[in-house]
Amino acid sequence: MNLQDRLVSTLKQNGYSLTKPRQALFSALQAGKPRSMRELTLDLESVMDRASIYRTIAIFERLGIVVRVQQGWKYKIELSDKFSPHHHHITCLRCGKIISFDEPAGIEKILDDIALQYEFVQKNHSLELEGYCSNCKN
Amino acid sequence: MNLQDRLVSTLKQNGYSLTKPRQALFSALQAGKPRSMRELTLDLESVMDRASIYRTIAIFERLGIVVRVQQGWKYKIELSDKFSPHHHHITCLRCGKIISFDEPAGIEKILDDIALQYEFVQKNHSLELEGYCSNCKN
DNA sequence: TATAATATTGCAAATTTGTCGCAATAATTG
DNA sequence: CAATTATTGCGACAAATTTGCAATATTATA
Repeated sequence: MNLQDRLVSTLKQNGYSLTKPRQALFSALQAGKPRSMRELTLDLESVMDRASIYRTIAIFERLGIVVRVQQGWKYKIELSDKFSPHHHHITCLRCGKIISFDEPAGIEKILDDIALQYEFVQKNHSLELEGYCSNCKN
Repeated sequence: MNLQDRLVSTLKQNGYSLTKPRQALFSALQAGKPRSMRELTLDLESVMDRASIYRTIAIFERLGIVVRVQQGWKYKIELSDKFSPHHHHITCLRCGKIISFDEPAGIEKILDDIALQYEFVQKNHSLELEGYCSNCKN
């Protein structure tokens, strides 16, 4: 099942329909990079209202379609693991460059153990690194 | 050196002094749990101005005294590793309960490898789990 | 496919969150 | 203690986010 279909079915299952604005927002996120609210509103202001962007993101987040990732002061929005390959970020504190990397080997077992220890049913996790990239490390 | 002294010396070294408001904010964070801006302003509004809370947090953050952690929708403020034991969180998606846990064994090596791979000088990292706690998992 | 019922959106207004300038107060220096 | 510098409160401002409601689009039903 492709992304589009998965989107539709996720919405449908929860009583929502895929409208043009929702489609537009989803598309805007498909580029893959985390986007700030400001970027999203600028990109989409000709297509949909600011308020609708917020409302749609709230829905998408509740349905697990998108997630917020905190990066320093601001947060950004990106597609969740269900709609893009699971990954994490390493962010440069100086220039802001963001690199995505795959789930490191060995992490899963560690997290499973933690969830078990605290009797949690683990749903998702985030791992964010910060530091200075090769250009900025001096 | 106790926390108090470490706070004073961190401030001093950077040309700041420990004032009553700064003390109050620091104390408010000592409870250990991450606090939202809203919680902090409510707690401290009789003691210090809203603007000063923001200014003080900006300073504390710049000096590495506090960090922001993203938890679901909002971010929260808590003391950094330098002023409280390094730890991570597992948060219940339903009731909001937050449990802190220590750095899991094996993580450090994994992160070092990643930083090395992308030629980053690693400064800090965050690991957040979400799921359903024992009370809410049903 | 037309109609009724429901969901979604845009728009404007309200609220909340975060920032700024500046005069008053507190802390530090000599 | 006086002078200098740092910090705060206050009010105004700006940006971000939320809300109510009427207009529009979508879905369900006949």
